[in-house]
Amino acid sequence: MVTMRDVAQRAGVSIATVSFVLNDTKPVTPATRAKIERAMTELGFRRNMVARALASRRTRIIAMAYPALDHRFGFSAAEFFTSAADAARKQDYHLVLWPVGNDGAELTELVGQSLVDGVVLMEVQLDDARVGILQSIGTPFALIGRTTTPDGLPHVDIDFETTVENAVEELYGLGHRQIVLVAGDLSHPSFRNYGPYVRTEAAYRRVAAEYGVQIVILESSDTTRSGQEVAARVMAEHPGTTAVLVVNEYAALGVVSGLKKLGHDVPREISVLALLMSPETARLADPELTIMRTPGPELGQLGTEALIRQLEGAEPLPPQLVPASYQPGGTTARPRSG
Amino acid sequence: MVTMRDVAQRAGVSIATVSFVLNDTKPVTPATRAKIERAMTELGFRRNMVARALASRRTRIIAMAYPALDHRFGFSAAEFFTSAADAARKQDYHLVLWPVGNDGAELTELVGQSLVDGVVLMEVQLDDARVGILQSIGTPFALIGRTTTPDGLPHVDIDFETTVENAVEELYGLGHRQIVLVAGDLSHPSFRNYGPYVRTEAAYRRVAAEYGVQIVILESSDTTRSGQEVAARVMAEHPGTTAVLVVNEYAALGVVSGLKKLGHDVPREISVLALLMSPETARLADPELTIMRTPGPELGQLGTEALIRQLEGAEPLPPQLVPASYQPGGTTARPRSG
DNA sequence: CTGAAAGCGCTTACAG
DNA sequence: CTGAAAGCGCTTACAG
Repeated sequence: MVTMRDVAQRAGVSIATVSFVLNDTKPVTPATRAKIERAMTELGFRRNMVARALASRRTRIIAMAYPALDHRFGFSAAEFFTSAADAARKQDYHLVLWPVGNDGAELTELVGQSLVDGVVLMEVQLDDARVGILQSIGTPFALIGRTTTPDGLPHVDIDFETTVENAVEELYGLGHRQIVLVAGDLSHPSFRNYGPYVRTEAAYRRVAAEYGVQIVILESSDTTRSGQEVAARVMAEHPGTTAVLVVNEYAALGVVSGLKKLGHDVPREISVLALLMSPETARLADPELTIMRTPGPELGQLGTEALIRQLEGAEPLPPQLVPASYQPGGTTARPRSG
Repeated sequence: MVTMRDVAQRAGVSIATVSFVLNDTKPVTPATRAKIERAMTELGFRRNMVARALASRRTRIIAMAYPALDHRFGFSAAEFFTSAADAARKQDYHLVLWPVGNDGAELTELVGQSLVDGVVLMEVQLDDARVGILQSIGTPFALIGRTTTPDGLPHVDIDFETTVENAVEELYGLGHRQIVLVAGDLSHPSFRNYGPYVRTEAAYRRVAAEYGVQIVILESSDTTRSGQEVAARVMAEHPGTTAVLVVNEYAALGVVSGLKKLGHDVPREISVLALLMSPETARLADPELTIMRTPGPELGQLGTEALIRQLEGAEPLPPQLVPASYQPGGTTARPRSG
């Protein structure tokens, strides 16, 4: 292994000076710099990250803590993760993925190893034990999602309010007046505190009232089967329905296939709009789903940047709420009698 | 931060002895051990992984290099990754994900940082530049997938031969005699060298010949749309077909929906069997797909273990080929005129 | 602008 | 079985 000592020797300088040009941390004469840079390329020097970490007390590694909920790690999680990894790489950081429990025990253990400079918390619960733990340990962190009272905590999240508003506006604009919400399964104990479910439902209630649309909410877990079942219930219990908003991705696929199976024409007879979905998933439906596209890439990047800014002592990024963006597909249209 | 020095002082021993009990690397009197352990818990000591890494020249971090192909990072990749992360954690290693290019340039750069002890290579191409690079650098690695001549390289992969054999046997046993293969898009430049596509096609040719089944191969890229299109072609060009084997996951979903759309009854009129699929994806089809389940979790684990064994200097794991396992669903049945 | 030296928190021969 | 000491490859005051 070629070390800084080798480089320094070859360039005829001290290792301190090598370090200065490497990190651009002190002014160095162009001539000296050139000598050192030549020595580095000639020797094929690559700086040892571990030694740097130990000396500087900064590993330049950050962790993304992903709770192993009942939730699958699918397209959406992958989007968050890969965009976060990219953002980290661009700033010369590494990202490690920590699939840890929600109670924070494993997280404490891992953070204690002093391996990472900070943590990006995914799937933050409204009341999340991990937040208090990181605060008490003093580990820098950023949230993707937010607790009930996120003020003062660096966080980014989906702007559920705006997303639902825009979704309802879109459907209302098409002429729909009976717009049902297929919400997440808030009655399931694991999800009682799940922000996206809680917030989309609340937003729907508010926006529906505002538009004078009757509030009809059915729950569905995030499976195609459950979506199919709820589709049947929608048509049986609320026959006047002309449009359905669906929170869960795979439930939305099921709602579409379920409606078709029952002989309903999507979108001519009934429109389906997915509230939080990735384009990849949208393409699995036939017709391709009209969606509010989950801003996974944006949030992964913003969350990572928020954390890195803290680590670098830069101006903190203000909390950001990013709405899902409307992406037209084939499952929405004017209602027949609109 | 509580260091080994603090522990040693409190226990009245040297830091060497603390290290010995911590790593269980030399015999220590029960009494001494007890003193040290008490001191550690009293002080809340956690060993600093970075210092350990520098001193021991082993970081206990391994990387999973995932090439950013045209491929998406979906369920399957997630399965590989999370099972690998779990396997690593169980052996007290960390796993980092490196989304790197296929040419090996970024990989070289990252490996040069001495951050990881070894690399698990995902999506290995039949002729993969990364393999030669890692060999020349001398970084330990394990392959998930394999090159054309993987002998001597530690690797694990899907047993495509057995998978296709079992799939054909299953269909043949049901009475099918006209079994079409919807292969991957080998004609696409990116995938000419893609092992799973090449190997499944070769295996189908061999097995079909063996069973006296006419060899019919159509290509499809891994999208639902492409699957739908190919379904139409199958029925138009090979009307006697009673069963379809599909290599690509999302193409398989498209084949099912495409057939239904054309008015064909799945499985009564035609059976569909997905050759490499995750159960999550299977559930998205209606009826749920009959699949050969991709052994993602097994391979992620085995690949990681193969690497860790090398790192620990243990008996190397022999290369392992794991077949996809048959998982019944609703898309296969006896042919009508069987 | 450059260098000598201490130190980051561990591991590991070596000696006893 | 235990300890004193060197060393892993860097960074960073401190001095000049």
